[in-house]
Amino acid sequence: MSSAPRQGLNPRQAETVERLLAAGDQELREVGVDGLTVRTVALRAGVSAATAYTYLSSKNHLFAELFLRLLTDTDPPVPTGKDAVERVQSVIRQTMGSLGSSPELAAGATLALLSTDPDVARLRLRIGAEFVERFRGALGDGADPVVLEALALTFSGALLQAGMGLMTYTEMGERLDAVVATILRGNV
Amino acid sequence: MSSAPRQGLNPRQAETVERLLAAGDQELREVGVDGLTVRTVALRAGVSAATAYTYLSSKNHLFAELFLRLLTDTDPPVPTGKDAVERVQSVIRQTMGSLGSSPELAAGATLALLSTDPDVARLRLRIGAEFVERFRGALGDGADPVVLEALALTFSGALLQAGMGLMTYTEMGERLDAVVATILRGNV
DNA sequence: TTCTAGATTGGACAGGTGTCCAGTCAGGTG
DNA sequence: CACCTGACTGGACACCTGTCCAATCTAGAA
Repeated sequence: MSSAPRQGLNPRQAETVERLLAAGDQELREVGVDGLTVRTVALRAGVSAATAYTYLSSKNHLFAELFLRLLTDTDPPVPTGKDAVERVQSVIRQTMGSLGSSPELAAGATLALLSTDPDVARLRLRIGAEFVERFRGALGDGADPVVLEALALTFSGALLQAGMGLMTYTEMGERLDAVVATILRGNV
Repeated sequence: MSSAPRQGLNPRQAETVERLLAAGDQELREVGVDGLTVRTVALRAGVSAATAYTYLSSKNHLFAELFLRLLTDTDPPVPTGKDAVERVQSVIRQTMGSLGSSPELAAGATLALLSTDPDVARLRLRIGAEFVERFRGALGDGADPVVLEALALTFSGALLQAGMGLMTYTEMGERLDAVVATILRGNV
């Protein structure tokens, strides 16, 4: 836990939020998505359940917040390779790789992000935008918006697939190599 | 409600399941995904909660079952158009169109299908296969498996997007026209 | 018609979610 | 140093999910 994207919190509140998020992260690794309850997270953070709910509107909100941090606390992926295809592939592999380092979180958050909770909806937009930016970074600024949309939809589908455990995030990243090559063929 | 894909049920049980599914469908339309509870569905079906849980392992299972029926009770889409692109586009628009006739169900089921419940996992595979078959029907039997995978991932991403209410299923269907054209370009 | 296997019931149970509120505590201000 | 505002607490609340089981129906076999 490091970056603190929360607005309008005084130092004491910020500290509480940090403790909650750190506890959530720990708890998630130890007991998994299903075993985690808001109250055990609060307990681990040394805070009452009521306090947890002042900062986290739901369990889904907790997951979404952790996921955003997982994405933004990691170094942003660097597109490498000689053409657009290789650059997009490298970005996707790097992104999948960092998600693969916290598979429980990634899987839990993927589901959580689908919640109708307004706090989650906000984060969902932020996260979606982050992915699109990564693809734009790989394709360059003149990127065809339709290509970006195709990549974004494909990627979200892939996230789900991986989240359901049929294959690891890393494996999915490799599998997407062929898919990306196909999508970009004729659209460089 | 009509088709009865359940195995090994005697007529009495089949009747009970039918009533439950019909009640679930109704309830979903009236109170929405969040308002629906297994017990109100059971009540509406004139059956006890215990009985409902005998046939439906969870609320997610109910949604998944209803979604499969929504897909398979409708006439299968007929690919029309002079080339592969148009044929795939037409299949997607028809599919999105029939989902659009029950948006609450489609949205609820899209989420439900992500559950780890084994009964849901079975239905998820069936449903995923159904979509792939539809694309294969549009592309012809020699279809490149990678293209099929790209379409499937994109389509599942699109279902989620539509399920989250940013646009209707019909609008998403139209929007996918451009995406499909882009994906297939160079891959006819 | 009587029997009986199997479907159904009601109601309790353990556990989770998210909400609420009166009361307590702590740190910066005057 | 006493004060007061805002963060935090604890515990109750309503409601949901899924599970369980002894008791009760019910339709077809004998």
